[in-house]
Amino acid sequence: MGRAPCCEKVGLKKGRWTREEDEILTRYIQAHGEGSWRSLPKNAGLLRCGKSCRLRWINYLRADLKRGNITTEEQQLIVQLHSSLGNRWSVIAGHLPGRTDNEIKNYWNSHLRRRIYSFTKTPTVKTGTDQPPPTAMNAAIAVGGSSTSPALVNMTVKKRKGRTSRSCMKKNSLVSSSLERSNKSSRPKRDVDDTQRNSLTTLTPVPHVPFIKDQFEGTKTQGSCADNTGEGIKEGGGGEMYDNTAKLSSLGPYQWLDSEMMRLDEFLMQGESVDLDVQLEGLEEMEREGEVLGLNHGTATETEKAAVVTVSCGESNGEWYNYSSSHKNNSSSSSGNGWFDWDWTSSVECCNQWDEGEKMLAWLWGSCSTRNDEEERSDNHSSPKEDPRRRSFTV
DNA sequence: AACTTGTTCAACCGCTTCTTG
DNA sequence: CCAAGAAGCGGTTGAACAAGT
Repeated sequence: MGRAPCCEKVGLKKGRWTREEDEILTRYIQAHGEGSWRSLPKNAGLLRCGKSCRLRWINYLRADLKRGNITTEEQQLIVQLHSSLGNRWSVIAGHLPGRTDNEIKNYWNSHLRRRIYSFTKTPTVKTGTDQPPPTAMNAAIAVGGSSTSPALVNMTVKKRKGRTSRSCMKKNSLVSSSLERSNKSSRPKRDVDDTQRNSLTTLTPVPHVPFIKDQFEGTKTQGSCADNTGEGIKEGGGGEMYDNTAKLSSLGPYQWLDSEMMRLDEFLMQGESVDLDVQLEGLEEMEREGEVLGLNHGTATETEKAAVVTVSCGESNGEWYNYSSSHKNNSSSSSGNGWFDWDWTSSVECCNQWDEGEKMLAWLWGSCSTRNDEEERSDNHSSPKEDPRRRSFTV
């Protein structure tokens, strides 16, 4: 038997909220505070479902919501976080003050997903023989992230024929858009900013920051979590010590997430068994010491800490595995977690830098490895079934 | 001017997770 | 520990609208 509906649905209003409803809800919450959504409509005198009230408040009426377009910085952050976290919109929203999960989700679906997809699919992508094919990581570059690849700079994504994307249009303020909806005849036409329009179809040059992959060139030592104290690593795969303080210190907090993933990936590619419990302990210790995401970038928020622990070390629910496997599994989206929707087959077909698509796939499987020369790509030429990571992370 | 097509995003729905008794 | 209810989350929908024909 299914669950009872969250509230009595008979007679409840659905659809767009009116200005009057907004005012009633706002007044009520200002007087009584958030929460008790189930009883709120009745108490406030609204013919709405509690869930609807909650959504309206959280996504639209809250005073701390940021109005206006998503900035370039926010855009980059969204892509970067999405590459690490997948479709965890609420977690991603937690990193963007004033933005809601719904807003970010919509923005991703209507702006970024297609754009990044175009980036991976476009046959105009010309990379050198030593340039990696598109990955979730470097796809972030497509929206202005960092790259060592000059080939990516100024590369254009083909603009579809037809009308201008409405994404370029200025977003009305929350209240005014409500008013306009209730008074359509007075709705002003939204003008299009040419600069913004261009920015959607052209990859703009970005400051040179070493691609994250390069940060760990040559660091094949065993170990666990990064040590920011200069004392080295004392635990992990083989217990061997090394100090990567300088490298980590040069990274931003979100890059750090990726770099840690890569290093774990690297161990696994070498056939090392990584004990997730040990990794987790290491990170927790770092957290206690204020080192996690502290790295000259201020104090980590609770959300950030949670993201590090979840993404980097994983838990018994296989989150870590999902991350590393996202490069190869998500075209089928079997996990339902909504990882990047790459079409690997097409990507292989359109990529002309390697003779065999299989090699490319092998590279993708090991895309986080620090070994990037042709010889070592050949080492990764194993079929997916032979990927050593699977031995450690069978979910 | 009317119609068609493509895009956006607020809101809904159903499922999962959390909280409470 | 368990069950029920509340809250939260992510996928999906469809109205509204802009731009092309």
